[in-house]
Amino acid sequence: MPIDIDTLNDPQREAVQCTEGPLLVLAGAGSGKTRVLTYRIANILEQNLAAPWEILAITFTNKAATEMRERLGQLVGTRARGMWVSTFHSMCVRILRADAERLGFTKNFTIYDTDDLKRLYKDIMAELDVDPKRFPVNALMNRISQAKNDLIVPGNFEAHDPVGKVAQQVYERLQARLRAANAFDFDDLLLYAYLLLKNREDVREAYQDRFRYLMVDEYQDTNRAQYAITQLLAAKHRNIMVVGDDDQSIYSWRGADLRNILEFESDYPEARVVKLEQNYRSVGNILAAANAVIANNQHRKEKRLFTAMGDGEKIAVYMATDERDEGRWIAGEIDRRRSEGVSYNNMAVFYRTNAQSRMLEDMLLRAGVPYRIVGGTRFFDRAEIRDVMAYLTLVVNPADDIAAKRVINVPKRGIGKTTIERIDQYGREMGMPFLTAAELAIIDPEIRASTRKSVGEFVQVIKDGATYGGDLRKVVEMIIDKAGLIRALQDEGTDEARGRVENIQEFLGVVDEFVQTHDAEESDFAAPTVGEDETAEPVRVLRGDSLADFIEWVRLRTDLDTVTEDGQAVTLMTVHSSKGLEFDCVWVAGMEETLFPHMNSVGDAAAVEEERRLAYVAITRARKRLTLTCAQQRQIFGQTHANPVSRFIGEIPSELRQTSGLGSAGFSGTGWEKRGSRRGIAGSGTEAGEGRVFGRSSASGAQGRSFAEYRAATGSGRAATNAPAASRESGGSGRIGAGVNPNAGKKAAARATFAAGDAVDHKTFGRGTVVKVDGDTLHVKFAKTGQTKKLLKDYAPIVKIG
DNA sequence: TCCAAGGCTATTTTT
DNA sequence: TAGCCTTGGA
Repeated sequence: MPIDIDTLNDPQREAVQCTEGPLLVLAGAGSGKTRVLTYRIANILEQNLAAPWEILAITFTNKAATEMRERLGQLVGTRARGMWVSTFHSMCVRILRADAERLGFTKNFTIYDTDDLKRLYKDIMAELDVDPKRFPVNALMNRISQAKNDLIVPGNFEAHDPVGKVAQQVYERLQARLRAANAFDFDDLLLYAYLLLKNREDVREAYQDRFRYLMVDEYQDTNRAQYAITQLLAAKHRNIMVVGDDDQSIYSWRGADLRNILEFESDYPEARVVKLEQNYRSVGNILAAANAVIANNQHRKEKRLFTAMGDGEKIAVYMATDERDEGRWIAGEIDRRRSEGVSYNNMAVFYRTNAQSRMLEDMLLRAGVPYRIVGGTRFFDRAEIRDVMAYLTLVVNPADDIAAKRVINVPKRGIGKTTIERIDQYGREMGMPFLTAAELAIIDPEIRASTRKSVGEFVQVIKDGATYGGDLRKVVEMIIDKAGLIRALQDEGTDEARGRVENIQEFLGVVDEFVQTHDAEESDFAAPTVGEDETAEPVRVLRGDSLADFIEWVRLRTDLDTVTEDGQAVTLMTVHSSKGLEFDCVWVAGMEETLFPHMNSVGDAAAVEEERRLAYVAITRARKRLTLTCAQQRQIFGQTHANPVSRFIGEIPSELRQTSGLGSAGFSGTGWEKRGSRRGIAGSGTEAGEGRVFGRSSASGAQGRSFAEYRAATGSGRAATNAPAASRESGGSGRIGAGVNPNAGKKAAARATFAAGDAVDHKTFGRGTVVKVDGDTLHVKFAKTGQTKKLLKDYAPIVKIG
């Protein structure tokens, strides 16, 4: 089917037809960028400019890759076969699998996810006698991850601060341990792929020759390593097209460097630049709100989205009394939209932090609204699934010590800490994998005979596993059976254990899914790839009959990829996960200072800009109706906080907003939720929520009074509808919630002015010293932890002492 | 070796 | 709040 270029607008067409040379496409939200990408590839194929396997398209998520593959399939049919459409990470795995030996790894290497990695870190820290109190694992992990993303190898890692110095040691040891375990962490995949391409000329040239056309989606999210890899791959043909939107860059904390996109034109002076500014997704008001908010950022490429659609409804702002009210109200609104004919699948609730999902979930459950949650604890992160994965991984890669130590006593075999430590130490001394050391421990007279027997059984499970062949599902079932995982759970007989068994069974379903979506013979269709000569081996594709491939597939999967369309349900997810998606109706909960923008970002201009981009992403997900909610009071980690309305609400022109809640007409607060049944089951949409009353009763009692105070505090008679604007008037950091803070007494103390050097006492963190005052933000160094924290002067539970 | 209880502490985002 | 780790007892 020939592609119909006439259905594109001018800039879209320009991008599709510009096939030669570097091309930067600045694609605003909802401007049809995936369409442009797929059409462009189709166009290249149609004009016979390249064979499918000479095209490389890189995305960030598997979901995006799958989607692109599907859309390409629709456009060009089987010609999409053999094309590399993958994420950075899976592309790197492919590259590494082909030449792992040259880096001192074997083809069967495993990929450590964050959890595995953390275990390894803790191991190493214990070994090096690093105090986890003074040097938190997370801090070290972040530091080293950053170094990897910046392509800094241990030998080049320099640091002079205390954490950095420790990180230096840990980094060195970490890489040695990973190598010994024949494992890469996520960052290593990029780092080593880069090193391979950089240092091995033949490898580099092979890929450079091969990929005539290179396309990178979400270019604003590339980090240094990804950038460097792209540069290397594109160096020869220079047919590189990058698509991105600097306004949607939300991953700087993961090393994404906005400069990559901002400086594309200086990297490639001959680059063509195309801006896609027509939005096909959202109605006018939503777009206007998005434009208004993002305009507050200093560091961005100027662009302005426009739409041919009508204005649509105003942005709704609901001010809840607390997070319970917020969730309940959203549930009611969802109900209302549903009765107006919007399907649950077209509705989504976003939040800044995962912790917020609990209350929302609870309220939806009670209201009988079916929902699905994206993120949070992934299916694959469940303990029992990780156990199964560890067994499977060990079968493929017996050198994986973390996996071995994880399951040597799962299910319980009576192998305790002492034995494990002994084996571990022996293995370390002899420079052999843990599993090998375990095998030798069978004859160690210092270990109890019964324990030795157990160790022997464990080793045998792995050894046997390696001999199984044939149907992948059978193989997996056999290994689980030999390991005795299900049996042990069944013996427990508890509900929880039954749930775990079900999860393992579901996992078998995942195996089936993999087998079905990955043809065992697919490689026959694949195109030639790099190699020493022209008669190269076929492209390595995941084979449905390979355990190793299955493991790799699982490791690089995220929850996002598991979002299924079956069944009707409202989607709950973090704003981060929402990128790339769109819904008719969107609710963004928790629009308060310290939550969104997040506390840790306030006081750092660049970080606030990123939060604002995050807000921009959230806003632009909505097609027809956008609702922002905030709570006057909220429990965060067991403590009640009263935070001002988010500055981002204030940045939306008031004429685009329609505020309700907190005493304005339509506010409801019956407390029904306390009586509601909790029996409703996610996805069932039945039961629960009898006697709900939404939008009926008037505000009363404490809530009503709160609002009066609220008005008084803002000093505005128009507070009900215009209140958020006040946050702007009061200098951005907003002070709206101030008057209603239940800790008013404490507030008075907090109102004191602070100067550097002041001693303070914090409710949670204890004594500390103000090191810096930055507007409303205090930088306080706490004696107990030695850490410096950023606190909002007027809201943090601190008092000046001394 | 295992388990339960209690204390402690850190609270963002995730390919 | 919850998840982690330590501790103590069986």
